[in-house]
Amino acid sequence: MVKGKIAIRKINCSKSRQVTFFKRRTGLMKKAKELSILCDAEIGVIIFSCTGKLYDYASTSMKSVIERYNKMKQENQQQPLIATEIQFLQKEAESLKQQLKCLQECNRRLMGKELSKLSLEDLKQLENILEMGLKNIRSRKVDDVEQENVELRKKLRVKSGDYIEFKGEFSAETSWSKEMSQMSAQAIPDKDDIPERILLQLSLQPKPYLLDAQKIASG
Amino acid sequence: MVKGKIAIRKINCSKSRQVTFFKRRTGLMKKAKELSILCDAEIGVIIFSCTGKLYDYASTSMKSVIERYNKMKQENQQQPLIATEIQFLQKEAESLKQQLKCLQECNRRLMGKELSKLSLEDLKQLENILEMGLKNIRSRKVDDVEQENVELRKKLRVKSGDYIEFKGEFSAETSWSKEMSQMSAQAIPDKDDIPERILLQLSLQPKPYLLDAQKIASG
DNA sequence: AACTATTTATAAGA
DNA sequence: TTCTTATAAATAGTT
Repeated sequence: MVKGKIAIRKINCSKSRQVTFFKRRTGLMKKAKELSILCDAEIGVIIFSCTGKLYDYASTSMKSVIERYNKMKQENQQQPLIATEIQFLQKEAESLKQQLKCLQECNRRLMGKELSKLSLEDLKQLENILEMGLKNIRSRKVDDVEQENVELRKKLRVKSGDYIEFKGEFSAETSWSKEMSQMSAQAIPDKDDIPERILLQLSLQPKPYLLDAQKIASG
Repeated sequence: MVKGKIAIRKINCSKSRQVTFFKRRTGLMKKAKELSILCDAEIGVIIFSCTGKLYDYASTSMKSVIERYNKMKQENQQQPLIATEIQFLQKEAESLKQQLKCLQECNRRLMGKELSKLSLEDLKQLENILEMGLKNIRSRKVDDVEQENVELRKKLRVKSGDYIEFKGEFSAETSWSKEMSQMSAQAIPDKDDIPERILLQLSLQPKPYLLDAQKIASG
């Protein structure tokens, strides 16, 4: 064979394979770079030598190139997609954020805010929902008070038919209602530095309420 | 400049950029293939043209190349606890799900459901919130009706002082309130086949309401 | 898409 | 790896 030309097949001599690898790898990277500049293309080149060493070039960043590649491949496959774990999770997060946004909107409307886009019919529906809800809540409140009365009567050893009147004021401060408003108003966060605290406060420890039953019982 | 030599900078002429892109892309792919064969290397090349079209070559498969690349990059980062993209996204999704759960809980409570964990004080707060909300909604309803009256008076060429009485029933069917209930009740989904539809219906096109103003005007 | 004058890449040797 | 040199290969500008 004439000097300067070789057949394209694996070079057996390890030494010259190594030399050729260096020369051609360098050349390939150079060509890639030139092409990206000349033609304004986004290019990524990944090379693993036969010994496993990694060499790479990316005109932008490899992350960007690979993400763009995966995205495009996904689009071309109209099918259910061989989504990578990352793509799947990204879509999931996107979806969850949208759902959050919806729920926040619902929530604000349930609290009588952000009504401007609602038609009169919608307002009427909303009013009905709230009225029904209020009914439930009031009924629960009455149940609670009655149950409390039962407990108190027990403590006071009062016969069950007797009537006791309440005059106390309930404490107006609950962290729950405040948090709820914030929850509905806040922007959907990109980072995950929020929820546990709020979840805790929303999940509501049972608090002592009304009067202190012990005190009543003891005096 | 002598024929055959160009400066490595973006080719302005779109036509020659396109031609050069074709030639050099072909050349680059050929070089990549030759290198992989000669030196037994695993190679992947990804090229996006400036028009966004994808061209790629992989000596094995792009999936294999990218996976090997990611694996190696991960190993090289000695910091084992720097969250990978996947871990980050998993945490994000987890967080968003928790937030969704919270909001759903809020939502159900605002609709007078799932009250069992609430104390009497909480119930009172909730009642206040709903009453305030109802006030807003009713006030908006009145505004809407008054605005409608103004519009209708214009159509009828009635003097602005005159009074017109409404007797029509509003349609009781709105998809919005139904969807809202479903939204709050449904389990948090793992897949992403839900939100766009619901978002759309929650985002509410303004609907014609009350009576048809045209009809009134024309007869 | 094909041609051709040149530049560029690179195989072999050092 | 790096340099040198002969040669092959790539390609810019043109047809």
